[in-house]
Amino acid sequence: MTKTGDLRPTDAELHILKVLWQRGPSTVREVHEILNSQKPTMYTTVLKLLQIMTEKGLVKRNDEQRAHVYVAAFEREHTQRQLVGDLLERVFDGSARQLVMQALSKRKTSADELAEIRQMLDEYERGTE
Amino acid sequence: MTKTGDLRPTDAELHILKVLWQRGPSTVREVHEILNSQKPTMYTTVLKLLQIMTEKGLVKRNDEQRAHVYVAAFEREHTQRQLVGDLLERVFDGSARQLVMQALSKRKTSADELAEIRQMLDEYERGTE
DNA sequence: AGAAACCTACGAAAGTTTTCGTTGACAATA
DNA sequence: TATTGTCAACGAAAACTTTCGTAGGTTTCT
Repeated sequence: MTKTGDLRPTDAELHILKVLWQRGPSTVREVHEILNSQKPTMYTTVLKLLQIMTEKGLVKRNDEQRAHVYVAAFEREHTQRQLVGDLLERVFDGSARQLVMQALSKRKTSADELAEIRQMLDEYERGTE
Repeated sequence: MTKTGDLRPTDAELHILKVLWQRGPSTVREVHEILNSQKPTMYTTVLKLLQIMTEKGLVKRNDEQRAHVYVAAFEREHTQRQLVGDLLERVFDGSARQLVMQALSKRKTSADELAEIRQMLDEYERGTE
């Protein structure tokens, strides 16, 4: 029942996850306050989404207190990996080279960021051989 | 009316685009044959999708012949850039570094591919300064 | 106790995406 | 001409996502 890995959060779900990753464990009210400040949203909309996400296994709920406390079920990096991996297969047929190329050409990437990426490649290569 | 750029193809639409990119101009029948061999799909499903995609401007239609001929409106690279750019903002808050990192950590990327990526970075840097 | 504030649960509406069945037109063939 | 095959068009159903209103229960404050 609880498939652990292959969950693709939808857009609205992703917004909620971002809040949870940033704030840590949060009540509906807390999530709603942030979301609502970004874009007018009803309290019950956030609640409903969190309930659905609980069913899907995207978040965990602690209902010991009256105001239930929600936590993201997977860490940010895991979900990012999930989503970029999905895009890699779906859109780039597994070619990481093409994905990186298009990611960089999309917008001006700063020299600093490029340097960081290089360094990352170094570390990655060192880690795999 | 015809917004040219910011179209996000859905999953099913992407499958069709892939066929068109690979085959070039194709009739519904031709697209359907390939799609159906990958995953059982009704002919009219493909037709309907292509009609919707025509409205959205994702494909162009030539109806001079009885069997209309469809072509992708944007080239593969354009759409790839579009989609990866979207993911970059939505999921990585614009951090190309993080995106690249997660893309590589997702799966074993071969030494060859890493070398290609390095070379690409070189070219990219040379191009921007 | 009564009123107000807060919380969950539930279901339905609205929006979007995907699939499918049917119809009518045209073409090829017997 | 009648039959069969191919095609586009259309609409509706099915599935999924997102939003919202309402109901019912608990806590807080006066």
